[in-house]
Amino acid sequence: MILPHVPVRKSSSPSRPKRIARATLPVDTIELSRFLIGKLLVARIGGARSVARIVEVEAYLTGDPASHAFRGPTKRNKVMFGPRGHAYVYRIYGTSWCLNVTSAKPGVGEAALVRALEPVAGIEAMRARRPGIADRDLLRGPGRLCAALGIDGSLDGIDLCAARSPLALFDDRATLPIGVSTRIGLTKAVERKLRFYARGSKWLSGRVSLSS
DNA sequence: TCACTGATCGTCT
DNA sequence: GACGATCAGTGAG
Repeated sequence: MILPHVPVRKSSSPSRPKRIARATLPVDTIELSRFLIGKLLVARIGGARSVARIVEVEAYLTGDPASHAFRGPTKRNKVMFGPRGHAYVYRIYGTSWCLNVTSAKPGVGEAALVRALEPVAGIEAMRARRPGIADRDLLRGPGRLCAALGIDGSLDGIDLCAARSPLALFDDRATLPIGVSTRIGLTKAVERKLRFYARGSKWLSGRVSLSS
């Protein structure tokens, strides 16, 4: 089946997707959030391999009252204070899991929340995990994408840059036009424009008007 | 497409 | 005991 997707501009010398080395990840959380747009997330979970392109990310910074790290390290958020390039996975509202990519220097609690993905490969496994859900809704929303890829709390703290990691970041040198907006679902710091998304993508979460 | 609401449970105060 | 970086279902426009 052919899936609709955003026009992707490849570089003049396209290459095989390459694992992203930690050294190439921006330390700054806003820079990292922009960097992640267009990158590939490869999940090898439960015997299934799924690949999806990151199209929507939110930044959570130091001194940000909306961030889990605002009040300092706790048992739940300790991964946010570790080295960058790791997965911070937590449960929200008792029903959903959310995936973050940690950023900044060790000791600084910052991260980028992955809010939406575009399916690239292994969509059959995603459909199997979310029977009855329309393809467009499989990866639209932080809780939905975790459910479709099989991400749960057992992956909290794993290294997204390590070889043989069940969840890893890859770069196929695609570049997407990036839009900026306010974040979604918050009750604090709602005015800060820290949501970054692939302009024109059909796979974004939130209201359509937010991404126009 | 948007607004509203209930479900659900781990975390933190 | 209150709250929450969500989701699914429903109804209105």
